This record gives sequence, structure tokens and C-alpha cells, in this order.
Amino acid sequence: MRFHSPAIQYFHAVRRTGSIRAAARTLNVASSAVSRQILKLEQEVGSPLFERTARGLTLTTVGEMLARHVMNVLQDLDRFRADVASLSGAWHGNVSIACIESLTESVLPDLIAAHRSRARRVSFTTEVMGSSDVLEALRRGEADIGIAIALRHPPDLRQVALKRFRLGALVAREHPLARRKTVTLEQCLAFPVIQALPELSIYHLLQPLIAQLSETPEPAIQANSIDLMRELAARGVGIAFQTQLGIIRLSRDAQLVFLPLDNAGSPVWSDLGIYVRAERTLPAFTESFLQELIRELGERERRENEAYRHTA
Amino acid sequence: MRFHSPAIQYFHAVRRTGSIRAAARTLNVASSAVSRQILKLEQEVGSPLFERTARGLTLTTVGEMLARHVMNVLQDLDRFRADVASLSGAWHGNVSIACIESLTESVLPDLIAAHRSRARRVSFTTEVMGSSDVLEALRRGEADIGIAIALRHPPDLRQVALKRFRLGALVAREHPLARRKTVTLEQCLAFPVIQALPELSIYHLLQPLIAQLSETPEPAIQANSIDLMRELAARGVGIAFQTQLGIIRLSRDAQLVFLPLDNAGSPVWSDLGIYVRAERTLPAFTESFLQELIRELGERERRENEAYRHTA
DNA sequence: TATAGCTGTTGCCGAAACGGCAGCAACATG
DNA sequence: CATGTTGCTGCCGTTTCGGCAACAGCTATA
Repeated sequence: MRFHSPAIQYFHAVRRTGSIRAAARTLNVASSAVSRQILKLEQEVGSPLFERTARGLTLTTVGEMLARHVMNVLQDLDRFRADVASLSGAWHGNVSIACIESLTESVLPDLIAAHRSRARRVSFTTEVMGSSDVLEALRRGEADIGIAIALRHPPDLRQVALKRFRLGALVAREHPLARRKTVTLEQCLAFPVIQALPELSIYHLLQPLIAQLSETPEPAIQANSIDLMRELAARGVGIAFQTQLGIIRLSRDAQLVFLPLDNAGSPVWSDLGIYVRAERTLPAFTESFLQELIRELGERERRENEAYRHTA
Repeated sequence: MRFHSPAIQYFHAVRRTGSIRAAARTLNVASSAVSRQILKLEQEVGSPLFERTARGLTLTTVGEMLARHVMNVLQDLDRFRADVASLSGAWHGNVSIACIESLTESVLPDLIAAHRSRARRVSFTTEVMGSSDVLEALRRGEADIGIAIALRHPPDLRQVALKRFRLGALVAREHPLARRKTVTLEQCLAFPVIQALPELSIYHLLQPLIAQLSETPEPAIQANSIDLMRELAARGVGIAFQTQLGIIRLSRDAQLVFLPLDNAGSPVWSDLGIYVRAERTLPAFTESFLQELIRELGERERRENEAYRHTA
């Protein structure tokens, strides 16, 4: 099913790899063929699409415009293929997800497992990265669905859902604060804390609040792994700060206690956004999973708010 | 700028004309070339795209899926072209509008004239038709922007705005009812009325209300032209029913009086929707006009509601 | 019922486009 | 300075595209 000019596929490959020869390798054609298609494209558009450097090619402004169009075409072609396939009963395809680390403990594995048990021929590709990288991966067409801390998102992305979860402190069961129902930032800073590095979005959520306080946190540990921070907190090394998306797991082996964070009397929220490329219609099977994801996150949001309502 | 396979353009032409030879004529190529491209497409998709009749070709289910994809591609190509052109300062293109008749008296001509005076190189194509035809023209890609009575719209269209205007009776200045501020349907039916034929959406707005009444309207005139109905009302032939979108014109040569309609004590609304193909990003100059259109209709909605607030 | 006009399809053939190979110059890295 | 990388370009065989003419099937008209 290759009814599109090879030029646009070659262009797409060159944009992704940043090199004509590398693109040619992934396409299994000679580099000269790729080079000529790019030159032909530039001639027809009437303007260079790439800037040539000794290392390879980078997009020009017009090139980025074409990249946007080409991505629209190729993604819509995927959707068309899926539509035709599902017409003959074959509900299969790949859902590619880019998300931040907080989802990996329970939300995503639970959902994927459940979905796979129903639709066995839908495969998944998941990649964990920082919030801004999630948005970038979506823009570049390297993921279908993105889950990230809700920052200001570029206009070519669409926020299909926004769920808010309480930010909280993770402390070991033996920790002096463990008996409390909620904690404030000030109370926490009296103890050793595990700070998130700037590459984690928790850093950007807490930094402005810490800056407002007079005291500076006692230096303990800085880390860039949610998982590592959790394990450190469990060993009593310090207090970690996270959004609480793993209630089930926590209650199972109750080594850790989650304490919702209060600031100036009100909860500290962490907004989780689900994103999709705006100029795109998702294949049916992807859309189906997306709806389940939204529903599940909404469910967890509701459950958490219920659990901590008396602490608000 | 023809970097897409000729196959999809040929397919698009065949779908529009419903015939290979006709498509070939509009494309200035031999019909055999078109025929072969269609056959090649069908081979690559693995399923027939058209049903062959003696009169020509009609789309199969798979064909309609491909038509959707091809339309997405071609419309996005148009947008890309416009984007590139506007990069070099050339802000030009064509805006194609499909709308119902109520807009032709003042809204559309005013807006187009104003827009043309600012952006002289943006041309317009306007076509007047019934509400359901407006939606169909959008779906078929024959118009960029559609304005119609807000019915249930198909999922492949997006309602970008919804404005409500009061439905009212148009009577000549000398008409016995002309002095009233509002009228009810019952009051009107005591006089000769000009009924809209089912092809006009006013028919579908009024019919359920008339059906609720015990008395049947006095037969007078049935018509399918908003303009004709207005002129007949001005000559005292009967009462016409319309949405009031021409305040300015009416106050200028006050031959006619517009009486907001009341039914069971509450106003009768006529919802006007602005539609766009859902799977599409509009070119910048089209989007610009669309925003002006929404603003203008919102403005008129506001003004009318103000003018008749005391009658509500 | 015969005819004229329409439909899509197919063989044939020249022209255009595509792609592979090998070699070029320019630049980066060691 | 040597080596490896980059993109680009003649040369040439293969594939694809498109035009012409002819064919079979259907419809409407005389």
C-alpha cells in the first residue's frame, strides 16, 4: 500500500535521522536516490528544505512546514490503513505512549494488561521521559499519546484531558511525621528531604513554594528517578515528594506512608495532562485505548479526592 | 508543487465527477491514464474502490475511507501551500463558503466587503443552498466554511460556533398585527400566511409548533425562497416567518415589520451553526475570515437580544 | 430494432522518472 | 595528515507513466 510519492517518505526519514545516508540505510535504498528526491522536493517547493552542515541536515523554516504536512499525511495514512483492516475484522495495530515516570508503577501496567486481555492484537510501545520531552515526542510524531505534567502546551498539541492529583510527601512508616494526616512543606523541611532534580517536573512544582519560605531545606539527597526516590524514602533516608498514583501498591506493602501536602492551608496540586497531536485523527484502536486511559485516570482522581476529602 | 502521487489526485477527480472520462477531461490527461491509476490503487489497497455501472463509478465502503484520507491530504496540502506563500509576504487564496439564504441579505456581503477592503488578494466563492446541503458540501470538500441551521451534524464536521436568533413574523407595515411587539403563532394563523416548503429549514422549525395547535393554517402561499417570501410579505400577501438577520436593511426602507415570535410564553429560537470539516486545519487566511464571521454573528446575536430583551 | 453515444478497459510504444553504482569534493575527527 | 563521514552527480538499466487507438458493454433515441 504505497500510493504516496516516495519523496515524502524519504523526506520523513531524512528529517528523523538528520542525514541522507542514514535515511537511505533505514529505507534500504541508495543514498543517491534519497538525495535526488530531496533535491526534487526543494525544486518543486521553490525553497531549500534543509540546511546542509558537515554533520548532516537540519530543517529550515519551510522544511518544518513541510514536515508538518508530511506528518499529517503519514499519520492519516496509518489511520486509513487501520480503518481498512478493521473492516475485515482485523483489529490490530500499535499504540505508542510517551509518559512521565509517575505512571509506570500502576496506572499504565494495569491499563495495558487489561486492554491486552481484551484486544490481544493491539501492541504497545511505551517510553518514559520528562514532561517537556513527552510533548516534543508527540510533536515529532514519535508517540501517539502523551501523558505529562500539564504545562503550557504548544498549539499543535491538544489536551484531551486534565486530571489533578494531590502532591504529597512519602515517608517511611517509622518516620516521626508518619502518624500525621497531612503535612506542610515547613514541617517536612525540618527533616532531611530527597529533592528532585530540575529535569523532573516535581522540581518545578515545589521550587516556587520552597522559595516562598524563609528557611532553606536541609541538604540531603538529590535524584532524578521517581523510583529511586521512593526506595530511598522507604529506607528512611529522607522525605520524597511525589504525586500519589499508586495507592494500591502502597497499601499492599505498607512500607511507605503518603501524606498529602498542604501549603498555606490549601492542597498542593499536580496537574496531569493527556495530550495528542492536534492535527490528527487517531486510528480506532488507539482512540479506544485513549478513552480507557482518560476514564481510568478520572477514576483514580475521583478515588483519591474521596480518600483525602477530610484532609483538604 | 506536485509532490504527491498522481494516483490520489486522479482518484479525487474521479470521486468528484463520478466518471473516469470526465475526470480525465478536467485533468487534461487521457482517460486510459486515469483508469490505470485507479486500477493500480485498487490493487495496492487490495479491494475495489468503485462500483462500476454503465453510467460511471460510485464509491464502495473502502473507497469512501480512501476518499476521506485523500481529502485530508489534499486539503492539508492547500494549507501548506498557503503557509509557504504567506512566508514570503503573499497573503492570498480563496475562501469557499456554503451557506443558507438568510445570510445573503446583509451578514455575508457586509463581511466579505469589509474583509476584501483589508485583504484584497483573498478571493471568495459563495454558494447558497439548504442546510443539509451545506453540511454535505463541507463533507465533500466543496466548501471551507459552512453556515446552516444547527441540526445534528455528522461527526466529521466540527461546529465552531452556535448563535441563536429569534424566529419572527414578517408583516407589511399596514398589517393589523404590525403594531404589536411580539406575536404568537396562533395570532398569525388567523391571517393568510406564507409557508416555507420542506426544503427550507424554517419549515422544520415551525412544523412541530403548528402541529401542536388545534387549528390548521389558512392556506395561502408556499414558497422555497426566503427572498420571495419577504417580498410577498412586503406586498401584504401574507405573513412570512424568518430569522431576523437584516435589522439594518429593515430599518432603512421600513416597508416590513419584524415581530418576534412567542410560543407558550417563550421565544422561538433558530440556531445558526458555523461548521468546518473536523479533520482539517484551515489556511491562515481562511481561519482569519472564520474568526471575523464568528465575531460578527456573535455581535448580531448580542444586538438582537438587546433590542428585544423587553419583549422576551 | 438499429444506431449513436456513452462508459471503462487494454495493447502497444515512446518518454519520463526512479534507483543503483561508483566517484567526487567538502568537512570533521583522530 | 590520514581516515571516515557528509551530500552530490554522471552513467545506465529498469520501472512507471501517459497518449493513441481499438474493444466490449450498456443506455437512450430514432
